[in-house]
Amino acid sequence: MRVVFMGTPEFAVPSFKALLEKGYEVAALVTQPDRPVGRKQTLTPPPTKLLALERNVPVLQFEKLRVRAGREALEALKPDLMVTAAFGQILSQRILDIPPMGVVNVHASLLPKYRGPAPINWCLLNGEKKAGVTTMFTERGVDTGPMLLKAETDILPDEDAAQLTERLSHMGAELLLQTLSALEKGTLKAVPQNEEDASYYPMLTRELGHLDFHENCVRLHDRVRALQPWPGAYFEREGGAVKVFRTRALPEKSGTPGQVLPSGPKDGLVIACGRGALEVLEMQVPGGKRMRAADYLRGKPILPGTLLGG
RNA sequence: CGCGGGGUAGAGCAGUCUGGUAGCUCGUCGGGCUCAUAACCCGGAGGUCGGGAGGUUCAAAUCCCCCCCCCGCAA
Repeated sequence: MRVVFMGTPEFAVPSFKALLEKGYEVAALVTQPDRPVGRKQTLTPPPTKLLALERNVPVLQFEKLRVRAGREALEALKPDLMVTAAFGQILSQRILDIPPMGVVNVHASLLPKYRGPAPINWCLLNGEKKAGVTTMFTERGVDTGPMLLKAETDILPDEDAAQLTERLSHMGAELLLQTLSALEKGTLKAVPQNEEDASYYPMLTRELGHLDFHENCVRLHDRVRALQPWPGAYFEREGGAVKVFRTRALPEKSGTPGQVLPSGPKDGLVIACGRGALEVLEMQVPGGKRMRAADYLRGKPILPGTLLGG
C-alpha cells in the first residue's frame, strides 16, 4: 500500500516512524515549511522532516498545500492512502479526494470531545482525568470525520502536557497501525461522531498562561501542567512575568489569595489561592534562568505576606 | 544591526553608580548540644569575580574597548 504521510511536530514522529518500520511504502512526507526559531531566528526543519531525510523519504513542503502546485504534486504520487497527524493545515476537498482509500487522521483526543489544534492542553486545562487518541477519516470539517479506533489512558497526577503528548504520540502510532491493518482487512467500520457530545477548542494563546490566584489551587496546578512546554504559565510581579514550570497543589493550606505563605528551606514558593495554596517548585524570573524555586529564594527571599499576581 | 536582562565558591544572590585584593543564604566537611531533627551552637574547606599576558590607574569584580555564552520580550 502506497501512503503519503502528512505531519509536522514531534507528536507525528512515532506515527511516521511506525509506518516506515511496518514496511508501508511511504511515497513522501508532506510537512510545513522550515520556520525561523528562537532569538537567532534560525531556519529550523520540523521533526518529521529530519526523520524523512534520515530514511530517504522525499519531502514536500508547501506554505499552502491547497494551491495548484501542491495538489498536483500529491496527485503525481498516486497514493492509495494519506495519513495525517498534527499536520497543521486544513485539507481541501480536492486533496481529500486524491487517495482512493481516503485520508486517515490521528487525533490526540477522545473524539468527539476536544476537536481542534490543541486537544491535549485543553484536556489538562479542564482537569480531565482521562485522555486518549482517536483515528478517523478526515473530511471537510475540522476533526469531524467518522471515527475508526480509539485508545484511552488515565492522566497521571502530575503529568504535564509535554509528557502526556509524548505518551499519546506513541499510543497514536500503535493505534494507527491497528487501524490501517483493520482497514486493509476490511474489518473496520467508521462510526460517525455524535455532534451532541462534540466540543471544539481553539489554538493556545499566551494569555492562557496567566495564573489568577483567586482560583482553586488544583485548577492552577492543572493550568501549569496544561501549558507545558508552550506557552507556559506565569504570574505578574514588579519587573515582569515570573514563569512557572512545575507546581504542587496544597489544598489543606489557606490564606489571602496571592499572598506568600511561610515555607521551609527546602520548599518552593508557597502562594495562597482562592482555595488551598500552590507551591511553585520550578520557576524563572525575567532575565534569569529556569531553576528550583527553593534555590531562587535562597538568593532572593520573598517574605511571607508579600502579595503576588494580580 | 529588533528591544531588554545577566555571567562573582557546589547552588542562588549582594557588591559595580560613589575603584582600595570578596560578602550573604544554602549546601559541604569536622566538632558540640539533643531521645531526636530539615532545629540550634562552634570551626573549616572552597572563588584566576565569563574571556582578552587589552586600555586607564599607585590600585579594577568595580571605569573604557573587543569577544564568547545564557535568558526574557518581540517575531
